[in-house]
Amino acid sequence: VTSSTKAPYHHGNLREALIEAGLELAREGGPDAIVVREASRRVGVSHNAAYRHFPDRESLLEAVGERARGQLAAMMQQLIDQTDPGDDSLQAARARLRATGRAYVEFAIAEPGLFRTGFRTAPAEETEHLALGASKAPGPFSLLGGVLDGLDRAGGIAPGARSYAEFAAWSGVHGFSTLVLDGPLGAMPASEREAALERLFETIERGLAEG
Amino acid sequence: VTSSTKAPYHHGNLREALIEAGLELAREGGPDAIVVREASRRVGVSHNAAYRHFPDRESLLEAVGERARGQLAAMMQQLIDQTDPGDDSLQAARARLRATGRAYVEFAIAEPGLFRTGFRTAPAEETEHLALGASKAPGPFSLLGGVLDGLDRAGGIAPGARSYAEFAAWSGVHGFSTLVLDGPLGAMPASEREAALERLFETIERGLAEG
DNA sequence: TGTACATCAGTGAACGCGCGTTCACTGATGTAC
DNA sequence: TGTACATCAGTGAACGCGCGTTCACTGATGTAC
Repeated sequence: VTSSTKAPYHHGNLREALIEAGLELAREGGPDAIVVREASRRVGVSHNAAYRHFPDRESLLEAVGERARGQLAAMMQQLIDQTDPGDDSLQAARARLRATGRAYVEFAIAEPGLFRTGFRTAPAEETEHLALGASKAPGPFSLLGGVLDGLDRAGGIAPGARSYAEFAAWSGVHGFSTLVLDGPLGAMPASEREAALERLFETIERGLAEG
Repeated sequence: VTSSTKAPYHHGNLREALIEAGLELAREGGPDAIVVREASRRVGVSHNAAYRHFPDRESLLEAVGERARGQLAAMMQQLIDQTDPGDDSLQAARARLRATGRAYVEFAIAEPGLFRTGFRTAPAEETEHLALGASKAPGPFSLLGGVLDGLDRAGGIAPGARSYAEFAAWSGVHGFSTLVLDGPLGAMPASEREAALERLFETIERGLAEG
């Protein structure tokens, strides 16, 4: 089957294509926009072919959500990698924490639909839900944990304050992100928003350091 | 018209009753559950009578959202009032900040549907959107601002660090709340969650204080 | 190398759902005289 | 105090929508012999 022939009866990789279409839909309109019929339409397949690959809509949604979390993790990893990974100074460790947070916020702003979709699925699951990204690569939560471990080794965390530090840091950037998407930070000019984010980073950094 | 007679043709205060029903629906299923037909059904009125009072569904949703924000603000005010309002020590100011944050998180956990509804409406409006509660009483954002002003006066905020402090603090509690509702904090045992929240408060307090 | 046949991956039509919204209408109310 | 009439607040039926899901079916594929 070459690409010049007409569409063959069998798609070849319909499951993957549906997830891809689902990602596109999520990007455009968030989790609610992930709709079996429209995804099938975009792939060019009848609207019930999807049921050969997903038992129901929810399963498709979950598959898309996992990819979305993977993309968020990838963005975090990318910004982390832009810092010098060999440098284990306190300054470098803090830069990595900021990079982690900035990637998180930037992803939420750049891809609100995907961001929401990543959080929409499996509400009461274990932490793994967000610990893992696509294909079992480390997810957003794991990445943050690693960065905080590094900060701890570099002396950036007060004695005994390492526990639950991820939730304090995560709450900050997650809240900031959603306040941009749904709240008053969305109407704020970019420069002010940047100042507010800077202030948030300072607060977290100092808050973790002081005992 | 006494209460023993059958329902009169005119409802009397249908607008208010629809908002009330909408609040109930939101409580049960979040903003998406606010549905004109079901609200009318609950009030005992034909499903299009609502259009005498709201131009469309979105308007009803906004009215309900405003009430939800008002309830959140009321809960915050209530916990703030439980601290000694005359005491202007640093310790008291910090207690008030914690009360504010705790009320926010508790409301989100106790009434997730209302909490979401309060944030669903009017995404790109001015800050007023959340600055105001129902009937123009001070909203969640205003309350937080007042508490932070008090903290500043009591010396709990580092010089020059007052600006954007509300966004740092708010991001923390808002993120914590939504991570409980949609994320990994939801699956955490209450005692651990409490420890995580405590850790968050410490982080914010110290982060604001240190210059 | 050929062929019967199980199995897999699609198709097209249809069902049922609840919704938002509009239409033409009717019962109740209040006000001018 | 009575009455005509405008106005307001409801009613009941209907339209159109897009969806998730199921049904009986068909075309393509691979494997045992």
